[in-house]
Amino acid sequence: MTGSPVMNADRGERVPARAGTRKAEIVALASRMFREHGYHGVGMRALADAAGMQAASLYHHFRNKEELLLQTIYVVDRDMVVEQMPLLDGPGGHGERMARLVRAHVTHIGVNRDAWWVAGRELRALSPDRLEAVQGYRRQYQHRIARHLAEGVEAGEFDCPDPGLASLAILDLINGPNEWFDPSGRLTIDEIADRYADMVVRHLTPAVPSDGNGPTTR
Amino acid sequence: MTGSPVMNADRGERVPARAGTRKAEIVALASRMFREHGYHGVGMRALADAAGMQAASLYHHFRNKEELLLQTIYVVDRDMVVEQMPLLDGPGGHGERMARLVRAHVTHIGVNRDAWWVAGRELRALSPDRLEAVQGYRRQYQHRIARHLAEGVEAGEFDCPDPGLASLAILDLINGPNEWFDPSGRLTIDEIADRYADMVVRHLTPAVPSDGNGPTTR
DNA sequence: GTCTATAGGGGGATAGAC
DNA sequence: GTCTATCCCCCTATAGAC
Repeated sequence: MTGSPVMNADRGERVPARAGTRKAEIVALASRMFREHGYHGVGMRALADAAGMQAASLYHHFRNKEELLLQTIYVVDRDMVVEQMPLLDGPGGHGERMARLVRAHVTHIGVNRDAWWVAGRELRALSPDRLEAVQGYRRQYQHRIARHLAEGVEAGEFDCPDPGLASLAILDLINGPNEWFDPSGRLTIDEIADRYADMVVRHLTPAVPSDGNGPTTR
Repeated sequence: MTGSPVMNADRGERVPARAGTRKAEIVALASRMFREHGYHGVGMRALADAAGMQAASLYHHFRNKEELLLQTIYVVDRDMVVEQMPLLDGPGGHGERMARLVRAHVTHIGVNRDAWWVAGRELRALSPDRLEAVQGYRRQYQHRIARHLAEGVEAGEFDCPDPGLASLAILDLINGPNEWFDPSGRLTIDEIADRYADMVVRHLTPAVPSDGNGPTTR
């Protein structure tokens, strides 16, 4: 890990562009085009055209093309760690907190579709140290979930034989809508979020939660 | 749907290269390089270099670059429909058959890692009609799973309130190892396959399978 | 902050010899 | 079935005027 995500502010690389600025507009545009054609499928000229400027002008706002990619991916990974992850520290039982995280995670996919799509497919185009930083965020998120599962088992609220694998399985599940969610489909993203949260909690809850002896400590 | 996958044999586009041929070698090589650098990140010259030939020589074997991508993706989608899907028609209960499909699916990811990675990320580079054909296979696979779930509910073996959504959730789950499976990791692909199969069946099995009245018909 | 102009290289694909 | 040679286009990025 190379440090806080807010470092290197003067280099303009790890700090997200503030909403409403020209820079943020261009990042949103790039996200959409990267989503549609792939990072390598979008040239700086095409990007500049869509932004109504010349390719050279983009280099006033961004050091190079990769920084546009990083800004896109950052939208996803920053929120994952600074907004979703802390939900596991909130009030309520382990199931309740898990459900809150799942709902927030799935909803985030629905309202940041371009960025998620890109973050899921174009990591490979990042330079090695940037790639490592992003993967660090993801590991952090996954390990936090695994810890939550283990603690839920300890508290007698979860039945989960392998929290490490289960954390991967849960991430597989809740990242899924990134692949197929369609705003014009049968279910809204909120409905999907609710049902996935129920699925996860249901799966983690012991088959016979109350056998007359209350939660066991096994 | 445009027809049987074995059509267009004379155009050499939908039929997989037979194993052991020079063509198959090149496809495997392309899969690996597409995985490492992305479809747009690999040039015909780089590909030819790796194959020990000149770029122009590739055009003797393949009509164009996209055909190499199609051949790669075909490895995944053909097997999904012609090998995994029929497992749901085999002998045994609905849970047993579902477990068989999950194991085969996850195992397939483990032994065709390059092709899976590419099939998961580079669909967008296909021309519209090829894209539609591939997506048709996937819909077919998903719908077959949804039908299996509905039939399992009818048979009283599954508890599954929304087979359509559940089929997506199951696919999200069993496609997951494509993102993170590491042959040098803690678990082999067979172990992951077994545990994911257990997870799916456990999730589909009613919480109280035997309440003294046998399976209900609700 | 945006422009014109351009450097320097790589892209996919084809023609035609052998 | 593989080669050399080549076409024409697009790529990222920079220099320097305004």
